[in-house]
Amino acid sequence: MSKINNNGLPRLPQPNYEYITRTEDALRVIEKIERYPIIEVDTETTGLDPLVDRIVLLQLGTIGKSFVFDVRDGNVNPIIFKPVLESNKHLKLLQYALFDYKMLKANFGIEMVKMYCTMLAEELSYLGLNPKKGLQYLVSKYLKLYMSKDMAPTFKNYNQEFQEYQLRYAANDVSVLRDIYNLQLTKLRQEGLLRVAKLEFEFIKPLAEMELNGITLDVAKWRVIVDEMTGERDLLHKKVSGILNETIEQTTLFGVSLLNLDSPAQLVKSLNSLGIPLESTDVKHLARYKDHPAVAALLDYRKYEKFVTTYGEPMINKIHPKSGRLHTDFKQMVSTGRLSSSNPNLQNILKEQKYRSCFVARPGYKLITSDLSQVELRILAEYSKDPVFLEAYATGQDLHVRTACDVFGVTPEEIERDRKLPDDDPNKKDYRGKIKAVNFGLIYGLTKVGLARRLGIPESDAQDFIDKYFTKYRKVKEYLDKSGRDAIINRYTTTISGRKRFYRLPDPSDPNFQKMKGSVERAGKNAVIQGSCADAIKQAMIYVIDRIKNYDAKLLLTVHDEVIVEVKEDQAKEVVPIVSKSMVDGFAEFFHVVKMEADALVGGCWLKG
DNA sequence: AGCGAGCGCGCC
DNA sequence: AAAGGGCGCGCTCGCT
Repeated sequence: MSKINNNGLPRLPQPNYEYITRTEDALRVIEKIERYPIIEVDTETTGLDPLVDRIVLLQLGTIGKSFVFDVRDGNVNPIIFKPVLESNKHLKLLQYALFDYKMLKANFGIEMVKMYCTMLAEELSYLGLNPKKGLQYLVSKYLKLYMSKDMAPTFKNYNQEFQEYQLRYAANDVSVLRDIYNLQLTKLRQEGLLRVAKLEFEFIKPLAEMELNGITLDVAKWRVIVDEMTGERDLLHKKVSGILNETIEQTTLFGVSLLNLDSPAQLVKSLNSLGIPLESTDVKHLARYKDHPAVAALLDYRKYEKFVTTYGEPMINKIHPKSGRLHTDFKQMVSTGRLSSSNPNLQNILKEQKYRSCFVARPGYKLITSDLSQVELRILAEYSKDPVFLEAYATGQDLHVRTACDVFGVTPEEIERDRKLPDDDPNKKDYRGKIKAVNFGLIYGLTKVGLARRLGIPESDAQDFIDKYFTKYRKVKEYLDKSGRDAIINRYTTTISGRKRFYRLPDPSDPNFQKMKGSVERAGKNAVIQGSCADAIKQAMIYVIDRIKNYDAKLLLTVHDEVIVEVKEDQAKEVVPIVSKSMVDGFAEFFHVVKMEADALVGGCWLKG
């Protein structure tokens, strides 16, 4: 009898499975499984932390049957799965392969290869649209079956005797993967996503390595900064509240401030009554009144407060008790294809050397920091084929200097002379700053408003500047215009690897249509460049992992155009060129005209490029 | 008490 | 008239 649930879908049928607890039985099963080119894989664990939690069940599936192996101590010896899982002969299907990869690596030292992840495939097929990607959803979508989560069993207790409902649940997790795979594959092929899918599946390993490896925070050093900043923060808090409370009696009660400096709403009120006509308290607005002592102190306070609350102690609290290191969680792809990092976010660490110096190599090791040089502008050069851009990179010129010379009609020497003038010098033209704002803005979908705001000039001047720029670099303009147009026409953009990002746009009759259209055009221009950069660095990291495997070296971290590798001190010299070469090769895998350059710095800590 | 939108801000 | 791309996190504040 097939029960019907609320979704109107029949329940998943009972799985055909076998429960195996002895190594010799498992060996016989593996012999059979090995003949299949495609194997479904899953694990059940006591928790989600690969450094702490343990695998209790390993499930392998073939067509029509699931095998549930009890891999706890005293049952099946997990090492017997190493040859199959590390073999290139079989494709392994998994849902959220990253998790199982990390568990298998941390628990048993198994490094799975040739994986297909149903979750990543689903994300790739609908990138930008925030698709649902849980197994329950995929089963309902592709198998038209309802996978109940009501009775989701727990495997938290390592020493329990497993009940049938637990084993069935475990068996189901692999039994559904084949049909999902087949249907997803059709979609991936239709959308031209096979190449980027291969890239992402190969990238699972580097990503897992980074999350498992973690990075050392020099706590003593960090804490000195935190304490210093906290003290400073408190002083500034007093100072600001002092000024603001003096003028606003109502906010003071028995000398205790009732004004919350962290509340933008309260701040606006308070500052307004001081005669400062602000509607917003962000830095941009506040900066206009920085001559006022309260505003100056408030801006100062914000800096310290940001550090203390966002970085400070929270960073120390996230050090893993077992490894003593910080292990970030990466999302493998967000809308453009970039990674994101959380818990802690290690991709927004303050870039000043003082802070980065607290991220250190373990004793006896060094950190190699390598980044792709001006990767986004190089990508723009190759896509647009603008002769000046191409020539600048072919001959090793600084593109900022070259474009500044063209647009302002001055010599490189003049630009350099101007750059050295102090900011408040009335003769300073700030050629380099201005041109950088434009070059940088190109990547984000430059507008006159954005440029005017950034440079603090009237919008008409900004427009003139942009016009002048695009007269010089017609091909850049043509490329960017087309890129934006394509986003609107197709409702998607495509990166160099074939990665698509999809966009929703309302009906043209929608009152917000024009606004949304502009936003999609800008996002589209950026997504091709940003996403292609992600493609290149992911390929680079795949090379890094592969090429350093015979060294005492580990990939630790990436920040969009930068990678960090930890290497045994006496091997650093050898590994440095391997890392920078991998960066260059990752880019060259996709871009065949413009050359990449990658520097690599070595030190006891994270060095800024 | 907990959730989540909005603000503000760190990074590339 | 309004308008730069992509993230995550800590805070407030209103809602439930």
